[in-house]
Amino acid sequence: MSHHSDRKAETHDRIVRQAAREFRGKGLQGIGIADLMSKAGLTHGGFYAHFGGKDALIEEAATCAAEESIEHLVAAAESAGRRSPVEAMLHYYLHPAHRDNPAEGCVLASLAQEIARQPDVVRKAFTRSLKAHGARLARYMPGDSGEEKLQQFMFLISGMAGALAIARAIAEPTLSNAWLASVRRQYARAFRLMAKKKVP
Amino acid sequence: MSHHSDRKAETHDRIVRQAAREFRGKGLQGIGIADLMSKAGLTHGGFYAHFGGKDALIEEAATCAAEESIEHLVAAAESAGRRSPVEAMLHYYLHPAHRDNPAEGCVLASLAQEIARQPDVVRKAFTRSLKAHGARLARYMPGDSGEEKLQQFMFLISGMAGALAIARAIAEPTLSNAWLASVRRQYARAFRLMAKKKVP
DNA sequence: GCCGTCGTATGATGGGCATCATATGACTTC
DNA sequence: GAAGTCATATGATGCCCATCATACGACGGC
Repeated sequence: MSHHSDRKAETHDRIVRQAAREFRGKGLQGIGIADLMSKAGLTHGGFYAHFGGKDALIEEAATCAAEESIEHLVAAAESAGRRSPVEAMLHYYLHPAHRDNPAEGCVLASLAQEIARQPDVVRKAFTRSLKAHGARLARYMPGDSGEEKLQQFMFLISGMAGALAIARAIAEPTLSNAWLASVRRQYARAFRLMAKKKVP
Repeated sequence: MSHHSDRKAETHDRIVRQAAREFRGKGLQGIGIADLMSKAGLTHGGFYAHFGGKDALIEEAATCAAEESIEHLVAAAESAGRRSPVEAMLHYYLHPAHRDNPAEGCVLASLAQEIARQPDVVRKAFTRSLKAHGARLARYMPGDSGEEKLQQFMFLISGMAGALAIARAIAEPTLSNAWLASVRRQYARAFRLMAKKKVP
């Protein structure tokens, strides 16, 4: 019994992890159950032994993808060196390498718009992740109060996610790179000003 | 002959306009040719007399949607009153009314992520629109040089689009509203600081 | 070492979608 | 007012996908 459960749980996890990759790379509607299962080394039939349907998988995959996304940002902030944590996050996030690898990148930049059109279960799961991880990342913001830090986090993540999504849609590499660099530069400037001139 | 052409052109336009709405509301993959045509008061068969395929429609619809999006922003900036144009844009864009009406809202906030996964024709058309309209909106930014204004525009539109997409994905109305309000507040503050302290 | 249980595979079903060939019907032209 | 042309409609085809019923096969308990 114990071996059986372990095996199932491992497979379940492998499917979710793979789905978190594929969905970010190709969109929620861009990949089907059969392809997903085969990418996980299985066939399509066993899927419904693990999940009630595609929605249920999306729910789990979104949560998993959100966790991965946050880990990258935390890692960047923690290894900031002499840069500020915010600048380190900007450097990681608004980088061509991140733009060119959506499958392993931030879920907000690749799936937020599609998640907005999903059933409530999915959006609820997304909301939970966002709240949990937001609190964790707000700690690196320069604001005085917790409330201000949280607002600054929303401000920062919104712009980074938006800029990355737009940079991915732009067909000219030069302009796409310039977009990333410009937004990064303006955010760095804004946060420098905010840190200096504390709330009036 | 002339009447025929007029009729066809009008119908073509009606389809594109309707598509621009539906795509923003339901996603590029969220609505099919048949539904689209029936929403335009036609049946599915005649579609291929107007467009080479769905991609061709997406290309035209994206351009059309981008134009509509820009008009709203320009209108907001022009009727700013005693607010700054940037604050007026923030007020229009990061508003629950805009969040709750994606079909008539900004294309960046509803389709950028899906456009990023489209064939090159679509992304090229998107890029053209973005360049043209960006130049037009940059005029309202507070920067000293044209280059700085353009950077500030990228900074602003990225964050507004990202915030709106995230707010739409959040399942809790309270948090969603707070997200919009927070980002708006932080942008307003950032632009105030930027306008005061000109480039160092 | 046999049996039952549980995880996975095979195969089938039904629906939705893009696409296209052909029919219809109106408007223009002579 | 007849004939032809052009826009749209009807209907069909084939593909892909989510879902599910059933079959297989391995591993643990006895």
